[in-house]
Amino acid sequence: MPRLTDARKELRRTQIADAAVRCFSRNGLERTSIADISAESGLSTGSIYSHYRNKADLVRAAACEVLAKRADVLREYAALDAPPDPDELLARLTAAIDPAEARVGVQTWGEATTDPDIRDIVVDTTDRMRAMLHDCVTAWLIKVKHHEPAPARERAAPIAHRVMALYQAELLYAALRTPTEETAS
Amino acid sequence: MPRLTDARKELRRTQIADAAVRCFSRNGLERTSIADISAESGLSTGSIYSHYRNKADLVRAAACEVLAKRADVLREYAALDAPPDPDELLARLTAAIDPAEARVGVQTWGEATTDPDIRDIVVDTTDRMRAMLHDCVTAWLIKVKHHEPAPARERAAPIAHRVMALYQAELLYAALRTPTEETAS
DNA sequence: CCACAAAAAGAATCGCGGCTCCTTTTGTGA
DNA sequence: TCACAAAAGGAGCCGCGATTCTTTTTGTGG
Repeated sequence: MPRLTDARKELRRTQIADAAVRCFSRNGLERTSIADISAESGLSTGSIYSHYRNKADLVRAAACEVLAKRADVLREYAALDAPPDPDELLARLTAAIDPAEARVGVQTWGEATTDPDIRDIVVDTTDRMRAMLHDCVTAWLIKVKHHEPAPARERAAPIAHRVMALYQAELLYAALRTPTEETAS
Repeated sequence: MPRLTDARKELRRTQIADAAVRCFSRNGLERTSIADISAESGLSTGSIYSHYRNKADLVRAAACEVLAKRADVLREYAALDAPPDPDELLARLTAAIDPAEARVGVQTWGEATTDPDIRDIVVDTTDRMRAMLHDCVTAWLIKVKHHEPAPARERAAPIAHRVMALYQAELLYAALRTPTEETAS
């Protein structure tokens, strides 16, 4: 078995990362052992270590995955020709929240307060999302409210900031609703 | 040394809890050992265990302390005869954020996603703070905007919800600013 | 279809950290 | 001031969990 083909290798990596996210969402970043992830993914501990250098590396990967998925939801709206107004935008983002991922997201925030690597990932993703929101709101101001492009961009900034903040608060609330309150979707 | 006088006993408890908060803010909930807290507080590990049943108990106490202090800041405004408008209220709350405590607060959120005890503490404190905000905003609507009491209470609810959400977002941002960016106050 | 290097398995290692225990040192009530 | 039970000290104990090592099992390039 020489070096796995890149596609296969990536498949294994996501298989492990996905299992990790499930474990984290259930028991938290620190309370899940490599053995847990091994069981959840169906791979041995040794195998996991041939795909990730160590646990921190795996946590980083899981954080990226969760945060990136979140950003993807937004990316769709950014390219929309009929931009939703800010309230509607927030409502849709909120509706798209997955409780399990929200939990891991919030755990990630906690980790970010002391781990520089995670911190950078969180801050970068947040900035990127805010920038996309900025684009959304700007487009809305121009197309629906008929503002001029230049002032629209400027006026959109504080609105985007607000929407981002409210969205993050909703993430927190979703994460704190107990697992048993989750309704099967 | 028979049972310490209650005052002394409480003193020791806060001495330990304060040390714990400092450690947590520096290294996170899970990465601080009892030995760390022992060093920071100047007490031995054995001594710590005669004041707290176990580490979880200590984490709970630290969480309570941080969250309670936060609520206290707000309590002052709630009793004010000249209630600030919501924007001003948010600005003052934001200004009162202590970065170290913000970090522990956010770590607490992460922990709350999987630990029912911590979760209850966080949810209860949040609810209590929101209720106080509700009172503040209601008072403002009545005294400054001259609304009638009954509708004022009703209209205040969503505003309070918003202020709370924006405040929590500010807490997150404060927690994520690196320690080195902290300016000595 | 072969050969082999890499990947999967999973047992074993090893250090860390929560917690306990026993000793020494007080603070407290009388 | 005394006597004592409780609190502080701090040296281990013990288990858990990250990581590593060895063996076995493939997938892949030729």
